Amino acid sequence: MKLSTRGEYGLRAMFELAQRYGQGPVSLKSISERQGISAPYLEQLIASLRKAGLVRSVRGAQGGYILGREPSEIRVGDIIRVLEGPIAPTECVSEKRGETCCTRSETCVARSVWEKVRDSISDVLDSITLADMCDEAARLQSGDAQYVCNNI
Amino acid sequence: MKLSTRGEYGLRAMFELAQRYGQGPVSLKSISERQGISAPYLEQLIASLRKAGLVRSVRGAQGGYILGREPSEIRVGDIIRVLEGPIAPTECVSEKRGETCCTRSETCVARSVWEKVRDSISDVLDSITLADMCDEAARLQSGDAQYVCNNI
DNA sequence: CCCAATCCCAACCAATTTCCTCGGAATATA
DNA sequence: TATATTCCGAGGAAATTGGTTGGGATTGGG
Repeated sequence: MKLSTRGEYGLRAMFELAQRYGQGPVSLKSISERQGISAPYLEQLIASLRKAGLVRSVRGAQGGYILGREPSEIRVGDIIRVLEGPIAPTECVSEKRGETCCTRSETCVARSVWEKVRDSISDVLDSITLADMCDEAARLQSGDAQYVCNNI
Repeated sequence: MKLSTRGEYGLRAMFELAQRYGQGPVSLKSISERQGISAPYLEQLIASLRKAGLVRSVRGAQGGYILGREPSEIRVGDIIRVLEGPIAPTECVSEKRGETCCTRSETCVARSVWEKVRDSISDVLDSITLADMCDEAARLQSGDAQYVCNNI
């Protein structure tokens, strides 16, 4: 029931880009240093995100990466789906599928459990954008610890 | 973001035991045949469930397995935690921990995302018992397809 | 009382996935 | 041109997954 480091690192990297959005390209090196992630490994993750359009790249000296669209238009779920594949606790309820994988399919009660789990995960991930995360970070940094986040 | 087959098979096996609850011990062989799961592999899973008290065993001929308590007293979350470990999308928000794993800990915004995911998964899994699953199976088998489950 | 059915246990193993590393080519800036 | 950077593909060690194998312990039935 765990994410791999792909999703974990990927979200942190995207959050980093969101926080510096509008300040020009951010180099891989600076992301990897600030987030403590191996640069060559992170490079692979960002390559996936770039192919999916969530990130744009600027090559050459002073180059780097920029979010593909506004932080408010990038949901955590978008990032996770790119890096971890379709959200699904089991194969038989994968978000992406045409094949009904298991023969029990329609009458399988376990399956309906996994559907509920899948939907609850999707709901959470799709309700949070990078902009939301930046807002929360700003609040935390301003020392406003009592503030309870209720925008979700 | 996937469960291993341990959780998947384990829930199906426990559901099988729930459906035959009160009819004496159910042999490993019959569970594995009805659910299409390798018997020796399933044996390992049931061993874990037995050590956790979710299942009782009866040795010898005509022996088998019986639920450790009433189906209504066994939540899906109980089963998944035994077979898959504590529910957590990432290590840093594991249900079981005293060690704060990552140094960013308190101010990490990504972490609060994972906490929300963890809680939503737990809520779903802990709101469904084996008895609920049996009820739903009964409805499905009675052909009452229009019925919409709203007990969760 | 023996035998077959059944659970119990520990070790082993192949395939896959994870989490990287390495080396170099392409591209842009100063 | 020298340097900073992204882009790309290959390789690889370690862990995990999803089992298998073989044998021992326990019990009901003939």
